[in-house]
Amino acid sequence: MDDVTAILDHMNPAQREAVSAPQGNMLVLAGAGSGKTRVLVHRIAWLMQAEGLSPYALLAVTFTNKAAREMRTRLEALLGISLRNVWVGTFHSIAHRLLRTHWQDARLPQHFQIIDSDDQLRLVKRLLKDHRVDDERFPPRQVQSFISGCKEEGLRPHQVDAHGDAYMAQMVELYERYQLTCERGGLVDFGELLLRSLELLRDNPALLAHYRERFGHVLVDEFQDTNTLQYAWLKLLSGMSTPMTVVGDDDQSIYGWRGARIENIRRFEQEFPGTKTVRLEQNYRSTSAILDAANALISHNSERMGKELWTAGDRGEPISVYAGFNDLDEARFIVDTLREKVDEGVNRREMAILYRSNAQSRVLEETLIRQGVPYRIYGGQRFYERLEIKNALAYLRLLLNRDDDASLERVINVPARGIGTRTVEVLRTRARQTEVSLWQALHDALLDASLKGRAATAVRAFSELIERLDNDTAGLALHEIIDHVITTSGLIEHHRSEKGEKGQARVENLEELVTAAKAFTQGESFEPPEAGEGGAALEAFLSEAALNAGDHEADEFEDCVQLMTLHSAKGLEFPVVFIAGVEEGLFPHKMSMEEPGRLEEERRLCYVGLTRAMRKLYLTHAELRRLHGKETFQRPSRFLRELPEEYLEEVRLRGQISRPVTASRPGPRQESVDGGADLPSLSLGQRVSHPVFGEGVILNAEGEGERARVQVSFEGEGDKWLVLGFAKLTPL
DNA sequence: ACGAAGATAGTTTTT
DNA sequence: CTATCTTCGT
Repeated sequence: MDDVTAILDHMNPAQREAVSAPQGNMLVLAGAGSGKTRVLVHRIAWLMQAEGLSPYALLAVTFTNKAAREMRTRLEALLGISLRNVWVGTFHSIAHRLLRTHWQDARLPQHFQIIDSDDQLRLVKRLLKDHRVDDERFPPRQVQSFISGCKEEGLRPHQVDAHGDAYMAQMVELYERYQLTCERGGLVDFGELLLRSLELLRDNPALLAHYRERFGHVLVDEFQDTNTLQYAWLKLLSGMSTPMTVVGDDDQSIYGWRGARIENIRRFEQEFPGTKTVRLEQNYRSTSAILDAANALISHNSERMGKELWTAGDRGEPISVYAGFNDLDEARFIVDTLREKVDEGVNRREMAILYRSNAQSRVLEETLIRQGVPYRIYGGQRFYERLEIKNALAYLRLLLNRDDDASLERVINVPARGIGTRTVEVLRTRARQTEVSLWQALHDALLDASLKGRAATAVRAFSELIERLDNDTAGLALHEIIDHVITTSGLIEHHRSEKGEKGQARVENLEELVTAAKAFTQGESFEPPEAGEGGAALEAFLSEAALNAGDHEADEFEDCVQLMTLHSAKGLEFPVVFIAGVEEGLFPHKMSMEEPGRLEEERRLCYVGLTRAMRKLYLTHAELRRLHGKETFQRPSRFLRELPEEYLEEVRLRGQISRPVTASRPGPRQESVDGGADLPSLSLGQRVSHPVFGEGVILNAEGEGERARVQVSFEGEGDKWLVLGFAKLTPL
């Protein structure tokens, strides 16, 4: 590319402004479908070609591996050069890289291992047992999230103030003990990667100076999702002097519950001097009906940074709203519509069904199966999170580090080799009392004969197995090591003998692990300091497995309808989108309805959902739904009422179209349900009296004349549908 | 040491 | 309802 201005070809004015701004802090408020990634990639290209930034002076940070991969690929394609070893990666992979390189300064063992949230939870559970902490009062998950939460806030145990509260004090103590366990085992969790690398830079001025010098420009994607720690990390690294380009959308901040701080993007302009803000508001994805509806919805939120999506394209079809009698009817409508679309020539992969919570997928799946529509669920368990894979990884980790208690416990009796809970308990007690690792305790116990008989034999056999695996695999290639380990440890055989298809699948997964290792050795992008022989490759592979647990996607080939939660839909787009279960209590979820802040996050989630649709959007809800085993009357979501009716059309059975959903709209523009001359005239939200059920409020209505039905919420009696022609309702 | 029966809880999940 | 965990029995 000779002429740098070619980078700006085919860009709209806002995009150009963002891409070609001179170096300096910049905030790009990138609306959904506004070409965000393109701007990011072209911005980098511009910095290099117009500003002379070296690829090695670049630091580009994302949240997901997928995003990092995409950015790297697109950048390579645009620049026509390889960007291996260039600092493009997730927060965690970059922190990891820093820690591997400077493990001594970070006060970490050279071969520290990364544990994922699952390992972390196991560790916490173990801790609670060991210290006889009541796990009713301190549920492992809560303890885990407390620990992660502290780390995300950048707090070490001694920095957490319990305010004399016994409960908090206990939590802090658990955090401290957890940290000790990790230190002893050379284990680093996700939060620790970031916190430790922050401390590494903070406490080593020379190192910090080196990196500040090195990075000429820092770019951050999805800035609205950064947590306190990540924000502090960026601030430290940039030193407020290295220019930063951050890209994000406050309206798409949906991970507050995971520690993301929407304030980070809101205050960026004030905290970083001379920040130039560019808004990308032109949308290239959706019809204007969809965009206008989404704009209207999100305008109900407060403290927005302000942004309105628009398109040069057509208004398109209205948004269809379907009210099912129950969840089955809702599913039936969706699947029928899906099939009609397929008949019209739409590919199944172009259609997605989104829902708030995973439990909702069940009814949808059943209906899809019954009607023979291929589908794929996006999400669920990932490759490196599978039990059999984690077992194999645990063996591998023991090869590198015998003191990894978590891994040792995981596989000491998998496959079963006669080491029961009794024996493990003895080892644990000993390890705790003498403050050594389980592996050490195990050998001590064998030496002083406190383990005897069958237990001793079994434990010795295990110890010898690990040593033998280590010896036998010395000098082998990575995939050979893994192959040898899963065979010799008996893992393959263990799963082969499992009954059902499950065992078969597990064996296949283990074999897949060997294949993955082979691929990893070939395509490795990050070279650790002393890469080359098997051990270093194994270490890199294990880290990779923890940091990049594998994709959710599978079979690109089969043409499947996509099912996923609204959260996992972020960043994706589909020509046809269904959002199911748009009901109060479900979406917004009842757990998030009380606090205004959380309700706004639900609304942003809805905004994300709406803006996934390119051409056609369906919103469905059910009046009656099975929830937790019992039938519940559901009211349409408030979000439906927040969409302007001019963009909506209510769909009745078999595609018949009736009036807009004004039926559920309280307020000044009430539609009345006129039952006819001799029937009472009623409106929604109105109080009525019934001879049997007493007093209630009208929630919903449908139909006309004699057959019109209204849903009334009676005090003490619950919600009921009543036919106006029969029920004796008196307006109050 | 494994399996069956009972108890329990039940949003969302980038790393 | 149903997935998951715990406890108890063999």
